[in-house]
Amino acid sequence: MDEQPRISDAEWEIMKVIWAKSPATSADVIHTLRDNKTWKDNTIKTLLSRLLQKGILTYEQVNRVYYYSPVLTEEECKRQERQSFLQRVYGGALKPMLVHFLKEEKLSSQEIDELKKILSEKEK
Amino acid sequence: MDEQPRISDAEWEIMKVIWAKSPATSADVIHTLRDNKTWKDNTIKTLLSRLLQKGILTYEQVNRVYYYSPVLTEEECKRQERQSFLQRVYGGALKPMLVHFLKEEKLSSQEIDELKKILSEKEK
DNA sequence: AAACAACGACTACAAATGTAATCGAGAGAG
DNA sequence: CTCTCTCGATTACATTTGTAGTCGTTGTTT
Repeated sequence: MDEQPRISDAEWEIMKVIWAKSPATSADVIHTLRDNKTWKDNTIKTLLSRLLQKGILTYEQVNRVYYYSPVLTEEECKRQERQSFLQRVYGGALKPMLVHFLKEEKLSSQEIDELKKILSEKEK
Repeated sequence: MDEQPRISDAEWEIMKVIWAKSPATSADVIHTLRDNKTWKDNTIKTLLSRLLQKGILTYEQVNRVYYYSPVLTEEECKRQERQSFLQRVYGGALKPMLVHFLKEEKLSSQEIDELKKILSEKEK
């Protein structure tokens, strides 16, 4: 369980596509992002290479083309990102962070009920 | 309300001290951090300068010495950081992020009750 | 007065990041 | 068989970040 290098902002965009569609080719990623991003194709290819180098992606080659897959699950990477955010901004203090989020953001009644249910589960 | 430049990881450490003790001198920050950090004094001074350049800190000079103060409150900066984290990792989806945090982290019964209370407040 | 200590300014430099262009090798078109 | 297209590899380059050293000035100590 050695340290994964950090996934940068731009790299997260790529990873989201890969998690959704893996195994995916660079062309897949490029097409998927074409609408939301102004990146040049080469930029996306560079990001894919870096993710390979960092060991965050693997690939399987079929006739000249790489099919990229994530090494870790989206959940695992999100977990690491949550930890790092919690530590950096709140010094690891979970409750104050949650209070801020809960107080400041909008939630539907249904969402609120779901969250309350999760809290009740934990309490047991 | 123009964009503040991002506050880097190392800079957050400095900012936490400033928010706690502002106005603070570089010596104040250095002394405060001496126990937790292995940074050389000059490293801290560099970070303070960068925070000034970025407009995240201001200063008032009294006899050769700068007294640094934050431009924005800790709450405001944390808010921005929460938004950026939520956007980057969860594409802005609040509830899934909360569910992850709630399910995965430890909370005391008392904290759980407090959170439930906040949720009930919101529901009204 | 001379030496020194401390401050902010300036300089240094490697690694990471954002953003992309170019290059060599095959795959397909004609 | 030659031309073009595409793919990953390599190269490019400015900015940000982590981490610190040096320099000129001024306040302090001997």
